[in-house]
Amino acid sequence: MKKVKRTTIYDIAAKLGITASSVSRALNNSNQVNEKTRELIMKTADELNYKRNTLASNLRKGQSKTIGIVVPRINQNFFSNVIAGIEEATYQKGYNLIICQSNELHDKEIQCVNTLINQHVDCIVISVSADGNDYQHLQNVIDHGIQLIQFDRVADELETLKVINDNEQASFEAVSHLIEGGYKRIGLLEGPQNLAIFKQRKLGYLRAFKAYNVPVIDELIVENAWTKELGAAGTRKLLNLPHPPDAIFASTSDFSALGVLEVASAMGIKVPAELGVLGYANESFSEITSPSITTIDQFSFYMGNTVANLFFQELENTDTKTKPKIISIKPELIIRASTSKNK
Amino acid sequence: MKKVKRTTIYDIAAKLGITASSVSRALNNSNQVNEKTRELIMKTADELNYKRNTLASNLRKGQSKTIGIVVPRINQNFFSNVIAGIEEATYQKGYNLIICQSNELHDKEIQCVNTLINQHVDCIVISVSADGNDYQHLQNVIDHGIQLIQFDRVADELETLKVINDNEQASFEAVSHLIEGGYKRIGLLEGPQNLAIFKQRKLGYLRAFKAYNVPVIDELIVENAWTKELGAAGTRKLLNLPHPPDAIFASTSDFSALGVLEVASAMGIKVPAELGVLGYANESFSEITSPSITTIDQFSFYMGNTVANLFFQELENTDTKTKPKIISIKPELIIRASTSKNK
DNA sequence: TTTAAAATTACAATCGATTGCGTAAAATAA
DNA sequence: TTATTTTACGCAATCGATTGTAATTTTAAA
Repeated sequence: MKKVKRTTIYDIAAKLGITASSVSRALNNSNQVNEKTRELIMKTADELNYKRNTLASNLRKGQSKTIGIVVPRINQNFFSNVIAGIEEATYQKGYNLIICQSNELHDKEIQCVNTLINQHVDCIVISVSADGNDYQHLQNVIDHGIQLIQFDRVADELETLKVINDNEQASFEAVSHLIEGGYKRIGLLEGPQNLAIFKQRKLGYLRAFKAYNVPVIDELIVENAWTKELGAAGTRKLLNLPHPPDAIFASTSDFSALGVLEVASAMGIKVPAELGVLGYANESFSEITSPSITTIDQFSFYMGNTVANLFFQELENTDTKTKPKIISIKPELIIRASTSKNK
Repeated sequence: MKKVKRTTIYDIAAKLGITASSVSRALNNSNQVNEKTRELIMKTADELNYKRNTLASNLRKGQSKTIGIVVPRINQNFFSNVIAGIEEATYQKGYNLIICQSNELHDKEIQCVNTLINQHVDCIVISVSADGNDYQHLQNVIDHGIQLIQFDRVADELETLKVINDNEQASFEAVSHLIEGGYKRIGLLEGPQNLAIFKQRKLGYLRAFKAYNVPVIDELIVENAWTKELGAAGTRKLLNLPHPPDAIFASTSDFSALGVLEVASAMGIKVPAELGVLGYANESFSEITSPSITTIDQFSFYMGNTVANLFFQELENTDTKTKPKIISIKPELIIRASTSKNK
């Protein structure tokens, strides 16, 4: 690739016999420059195919108009939707997105965050990885005066802006739906309890039992079943119990619920008649499985939007000290075939 | 958010009573600095929580170690996988990704590209939007000395690096599979023909007919059926013909194929016995529909990897003029239940 | 011990855009 | 016409890191 000399404001200035400051002012719509000169500058800039060097501009201005995003996986439906939501809201305000993925690895997450600090981003939006529970790198973000917004998977102990789902309530409603539907022995496939979201979902599950005065059966709770394979394994274990469950809440994801369906099908157990199945996240496939899976929609795109708006809101907020704001989005139970016992 | 003064190399230099140049060199592992001073500098940098200002560094060096990506939609499986593939390969070399989405709109695509040029990215990776066929903005990228790599949906007329799928061959093999499976009247749901990928898929379809000496029946070809809804509509039209097809190749996507399945189911037509169905892209849901959908895998993650490697390869290539290189990835036919007529 | 060579470090310019301050020129008021 | 206010533009410093060149110190050779 050959090196190309790009036109700068000096080139424009030289061509017109004026100073770069005037060019800069014209380009920034300052009213300190004569209308005629401005037009001339604009025309010349266009002729010379001038493009502002954002690096230089940002360096001088001490801001980058860039938002950094760190997610466990870019190519996971939930996250890519959140990103799309952020993108929609920030693009029109002239912000750029730098996206990193942590691959669920704590070390890579730290690396990502550091890179973003180096880049002088104006804000870092993060959903922490499952691995690790040391948050020094996030504290560091704050110390560098960079706005930090956590979403979905958040480190509770850090006082930052947060956008979360009300997992507890969603889980409560989901399990209530199962109980009201006539299911008696409801199993739970739970996720890593070091992540608050999974802890909350379990709490919702427990609260539903209490609300309906149904005793909790500990042997129906399976730890760490957050992939399709682990979900399937957990299901096999549950269904082979002397007293197997008549419903399973795959609280980790629809993928896990898919594992439940497959095992049930392999064992000749009918869903939803003999076994109710409930997932989480409303993945696109959940409505086309047979039977379709009752699940919980997290409004991921809207969540991204909310994150972006929160950032802009705080930007205008000139208070010396911003108090940590937490926005909770209420997920929605999507009732489908997999939990319709009585049909 | 309070303004924070970040430590610079000058702060480190001042504290140690040396010059910023030495600090810079130490930080960049230059061998022009004494081992003891280096250690001292490193220690102090750490103590002061120093983070390099990438903006300043890049401005000075005239490169940004950043790659810009423009895709129609971030939250589409294929694209987010390609991005993940690019990310994997570039991250370890210290590159950052700036991601934009064009939303399939030509104007927004132009805006995105211009933003990336402003950002002085080292490379722009793009899959063009369906809308529009003017590529001045891409020519502009080249004129600015920025490496341009097109993937999947490419503007043929522009001589750039390209990473594409061999759509024609994949399509040929897919249709051959149908013919060999005993299907006689194979319908085609085609995409917008201004995109080369869809044109190629149609060519593959036609070539298969020629290869097996089967006459092409024009009325079985439906234009512009590239969403689930349009696919369903096209299917309805096809199945209501006096002589309906006994197989449908949804060449645009699995979503379209899903539309086919639904219409067939609604009309009581059995898949695959009475109607073979073939999709494209190997979306995650395609293996869990009933019946599961025979489709074509595009190796999207690998494609992203390839794009990244191509970039690095060209980076080392010091030839004055790089010739346009085209890498074609051979997609793979994934045979599933929806095309097994004889079972 | 002297001198040449090598290793360190300092100095200063540079990347491109922005902006406070000062001044010349133009517009307005007296 | 002169005084005063606006308006428009120039000058020069600045953002933080990098790097060619010069100066200094250290090391090695004579």
